[in-house]
Amino acid sequence: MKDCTQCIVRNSAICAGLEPDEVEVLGQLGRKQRVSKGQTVVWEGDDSVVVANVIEGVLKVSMSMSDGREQIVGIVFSSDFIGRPFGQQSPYSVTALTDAELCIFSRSTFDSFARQHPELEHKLLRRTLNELDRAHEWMLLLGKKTATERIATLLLEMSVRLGETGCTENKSALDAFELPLDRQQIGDVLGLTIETVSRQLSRLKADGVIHLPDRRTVSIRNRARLQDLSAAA
Amino acid sequence: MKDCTQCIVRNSAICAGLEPDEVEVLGQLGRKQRVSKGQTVVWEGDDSVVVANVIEGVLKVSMSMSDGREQIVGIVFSSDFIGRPFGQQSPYSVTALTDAELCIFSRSTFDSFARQHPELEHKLLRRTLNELDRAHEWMLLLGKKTATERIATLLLEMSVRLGETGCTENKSALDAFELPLDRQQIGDVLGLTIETVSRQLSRLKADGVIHLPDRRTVSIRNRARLQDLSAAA
DNA sequence: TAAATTCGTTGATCTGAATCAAGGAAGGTC
DNA sequence: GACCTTCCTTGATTCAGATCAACGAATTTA
Repeated sequence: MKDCTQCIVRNSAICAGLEPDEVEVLGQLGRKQRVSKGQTVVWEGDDSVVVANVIEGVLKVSMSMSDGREQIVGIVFSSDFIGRPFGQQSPYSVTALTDAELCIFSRSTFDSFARQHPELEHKLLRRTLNELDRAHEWMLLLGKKTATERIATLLLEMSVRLGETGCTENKSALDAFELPLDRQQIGDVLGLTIETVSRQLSRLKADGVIHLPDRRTVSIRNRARLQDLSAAA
Repeated sequence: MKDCTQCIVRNSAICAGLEPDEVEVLGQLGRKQRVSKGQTVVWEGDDSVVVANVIEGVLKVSMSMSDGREQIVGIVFSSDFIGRPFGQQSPYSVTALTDAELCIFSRSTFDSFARQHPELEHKLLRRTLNELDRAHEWMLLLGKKTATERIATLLLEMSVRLGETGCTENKSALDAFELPLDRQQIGDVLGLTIETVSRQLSRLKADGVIHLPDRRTVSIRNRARLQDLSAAA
């Protein structure tokens, strides 16, 4: 790695909180890598050989069945961590949804560095606990919510998470944003088909809750209504 | 706590791996508590005041919506850890499915002890990563599997996890076991209704895949067939 | 042992989302 | 600009599982 002190995710990725000399060492272990949209970084079932920080871009974490059915189990953004530390195999695939830039580490190298740096493990623990909370929320969505509630929940979640991304100031929910997912992928996140996703979006648009200037961009017109429709706790 | 060295989960709970003197200190911070079937230990949305090790028994971790829809997001067994460390609120409820015995800690006390004991945080991290893997598996189930596949998957999972519980020797999948869940709870784990659960179980029984001597006990007659039906990767 | 209550099964019907089917719009290529 | 290809939308139909309804079996109470 050239210079971690210039890294744009320096203050929000797991390396934040390490001492300067520790960052220096960790930086030596990693390397920056660009991946392009559609490229798969980690394959489900393969030996877990790498972990990484997302510097920029959006990636999906997915699991699939032998007959091709696929479930997206996570979406990762700038400054998120990807890969399965302390495990022999990766239980999921990680694929770039946009062009992205990663800071990659060999898994075993990262594991031993982490074991020697409790502060890093602590950061990783907090992050993992948060991810688990999100996974639980999503289980509630997948197990119990209607199609409308699912779509509304996703739009609100994307508006928040895309808002958190980027510069450290100005972290608030966005009213207009570009979806990093196509319709099929939205379906794969929500446990719905592409047709149902399309119909639900069309209805929200017809009802004036959202605006869809083009395929990928969403503009929230009535956030309160969307919140009601999402059946949020 | 009286004496951690006699604890039956001593070697499998997160306290395993701590030095004897550390266990001693941690033991002073916790207290044993019996809870009876049906009792809720942690309430969703409440301040996260306690965490605990499960000494004995089975508990459910669940999230619910304002209109009462409930999703069980986890089932915890002997030697598992419950509660949300490093968080102000508990995102879920924890309720005993059987009479149980817990080793309870104040969350803030546990948090600070953990921060001073990297080995403990490491154990907790590994555990959380495993739970996250399981949550992801379950998202695939909830998002993409059919009712038959869900039931088959649950039965196999219970046969494995109940087999892991208890004495350290003899950890293998059980062919016969007592379900700690009633039909409604099975539905709440699988995102199905009680009627669908009942019909699916009846069909598996009629097909000779399982035997149901009484409401709560399941005996697997044809594990290979059940595995096929579960559509396991 | 009867009465009450809880829990589970089974049948009939309904419905939300899946599937099947056809176009249409946007973007890319020559 | 015409041609592809990919992605999205909309309509018609089907179907898996939900809902509604009734009953049966087990457990608890008196």
